[in-house]
Amino acid sequence: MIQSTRDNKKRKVGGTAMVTIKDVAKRVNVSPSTVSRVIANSSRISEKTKERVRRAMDELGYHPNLNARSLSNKATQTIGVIMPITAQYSFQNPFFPEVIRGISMKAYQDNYGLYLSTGQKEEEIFEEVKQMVYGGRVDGILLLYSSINDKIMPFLQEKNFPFVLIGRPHNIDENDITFVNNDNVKKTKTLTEYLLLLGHKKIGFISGSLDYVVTIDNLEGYKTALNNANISIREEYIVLEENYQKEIMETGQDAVIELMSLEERPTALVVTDDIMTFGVLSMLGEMGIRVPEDLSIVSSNNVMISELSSPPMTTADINIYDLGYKGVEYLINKIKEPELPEKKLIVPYKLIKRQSCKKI
Amino acid sequence: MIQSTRDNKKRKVGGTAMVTIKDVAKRVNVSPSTVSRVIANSSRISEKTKERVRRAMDELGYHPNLNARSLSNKATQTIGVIMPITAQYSFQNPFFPEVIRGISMKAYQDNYGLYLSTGQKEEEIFEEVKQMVYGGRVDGILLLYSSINDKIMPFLQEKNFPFVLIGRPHNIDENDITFVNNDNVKKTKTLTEYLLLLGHKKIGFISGSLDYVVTIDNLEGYKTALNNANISIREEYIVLEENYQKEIMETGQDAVIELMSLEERPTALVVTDDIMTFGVLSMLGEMGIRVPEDLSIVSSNNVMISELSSPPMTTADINIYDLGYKGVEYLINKIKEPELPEKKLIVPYKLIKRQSCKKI
DNA sequence: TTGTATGCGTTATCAA
DNA sequence: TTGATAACGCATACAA
Repeated sequence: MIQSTRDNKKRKVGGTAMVTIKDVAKRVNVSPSTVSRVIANSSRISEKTKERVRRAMDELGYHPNLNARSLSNKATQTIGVIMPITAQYSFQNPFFPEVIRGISMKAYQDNYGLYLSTGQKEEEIFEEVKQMVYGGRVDGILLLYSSINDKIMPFLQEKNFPFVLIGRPHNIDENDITFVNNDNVKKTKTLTEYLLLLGHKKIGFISGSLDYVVTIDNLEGYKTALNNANISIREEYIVLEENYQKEIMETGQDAVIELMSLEERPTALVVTDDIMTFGVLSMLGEMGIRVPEDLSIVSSNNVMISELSSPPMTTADINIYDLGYKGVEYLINKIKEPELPEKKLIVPYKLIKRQSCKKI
Repeated sequence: MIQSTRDNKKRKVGGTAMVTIKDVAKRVNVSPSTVSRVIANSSRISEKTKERVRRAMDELGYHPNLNARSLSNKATQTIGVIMPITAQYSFQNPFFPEVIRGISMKAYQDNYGLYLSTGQKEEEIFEEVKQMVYGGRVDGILLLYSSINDKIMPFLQEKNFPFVLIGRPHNIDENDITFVNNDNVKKTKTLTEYLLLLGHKKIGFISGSLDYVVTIDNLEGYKTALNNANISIREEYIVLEENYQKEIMETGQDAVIELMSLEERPTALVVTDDIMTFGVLSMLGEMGIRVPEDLSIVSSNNVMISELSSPPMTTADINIYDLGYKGVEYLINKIKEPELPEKKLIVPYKLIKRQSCKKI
């Protein structure tokens, strides 16, 4: 009885008690602190004892308890990754797997673990962030999206907790936060200008919700290009999806219906996401509208399967992987040197010309 | 000097010291243990003091330190999610985002966090698993893949550490582990039989590496269907991609070249992954081979964009989301009741007929 | 170069 | 119903 009670004190895996720093210490007849120093590879421990301790650790199968270490260190060596509110849907967008690929890579290289947000609503996610911060679960936070009225960034800022945004801040001075982003304004401007150059004047714009900063930027790029070309902007040519529930490709499909019902149909489309473009293409196919013969399309992101659309789509490669990789690089820097000034990085994009556009 | 030293003892966020259980205790003039009991909502604390303590927690802004709790509890309320070796590539496959969607959902509902593996090689991932287990980082592990010669499962089994496999075990008695899977043999058998029914006799098979159990099962289903139909199996009709480095759609493309170079071309193809099928379709398009007129194709997974291929592909919906959701459900059960017998769940699939097949 | 003592923030045991 | 105390496993300031 007493026995089993005492047993519960010790952490076990598979019935055998975990070996701690003390066990190792006893075995070599040194103090626990010495063992601790050996683990930290302190320069103030003789090579000889280091050797002895290390052998004992091997023999006993010692592995550090990370919770204990975190408690003492006030550091966890893990990064919190915050997915968008619409993760349930947008996770289907290859954008996120791809950022996470970049994130994983850099995190692994620098020996950081990844802790993922799981909430589905804005409020839920905010609670998770608070838990990560107050609970000491992570050393820093990587935000994978930037939306209007976001409460997370102000919170993190006020708490002075290390974080990096993938995207552009909104309602916050750019100099006050570290972020990694594309120049989406310029990107979409270029894309639109490309269409203009091909002789198109009636150009539609299909995108997601204006709650996302990226949408705001894309729209601005589109408008700027038209303005510069002295083409007046027609509100009916701009279709923005507000419904979070809708799958992203559905958005594309519905937008096409809207645009193609117009009396004066556009001859070209700027679509801000490749998956949306897949939806656009499929709907267009159903309607018997040929791309690029009847309608030209430029897209964005250059997700892996983008080249496989029919016709293969012209799109902007935004280097999603780099966004993630650099995001954690900057975050780790911030974690290690909290006092360093905020930095920003604009990751370049590249126009990938394929076969969804035609001269008019 | 001494001051700043002392300062470092206390965990801080944003310059202000974290409030601990002790601070709350002092404020209400109770002992820390009482506060702890209030947090656990122990029935042996009077409602009155509970109320007082709770108010103090609110006023002071108390949040539990999760590392301390984990240390004391020997539990972390987090699940380790192990991605495949080929994560860098396969992460691009919408399969993984979709399982993770299911995983996130259930984890959130049951208040578990997610800790992601980041390693890129078999050995790296194995090390991560050991760290998660020995380091006490997670309470259980969810394996997202099942491969031949895998060392992780035997390890977890030996350590008697809670884990659930999404997929089917190999070299391990099915009764000895808990897993969630599709009946891939039957699935591919059905798919092949569908082709057979349409009159096809020359049926090719395109898939990934036989290192993965899922490939083994798919291949068996294919062979069984042919055998039952008394059609002899031609080795040259079976194209398996062994190269991990290759993108999955590229695999599809290359396989097409191989198959279409054959003197006697197949009239139908069984492809085991929708993204691969995208590759197949694109290459076929380049070659001027029409689907389904010249060649019929069945696929598998029914990933979100599958309906957007041209032609829309006939595929098997394997309920990826459920795989993830049920996976963590079973895992949490195992964590909570380690002594319960192992369970297995076969998630149903469903044939989604679209337009990539034709009677011959 | 090493040991002692203490603290990190909780939970749990035992006593009151 | 509550409090004192020890313990979880590790790291570090200070002493030796």
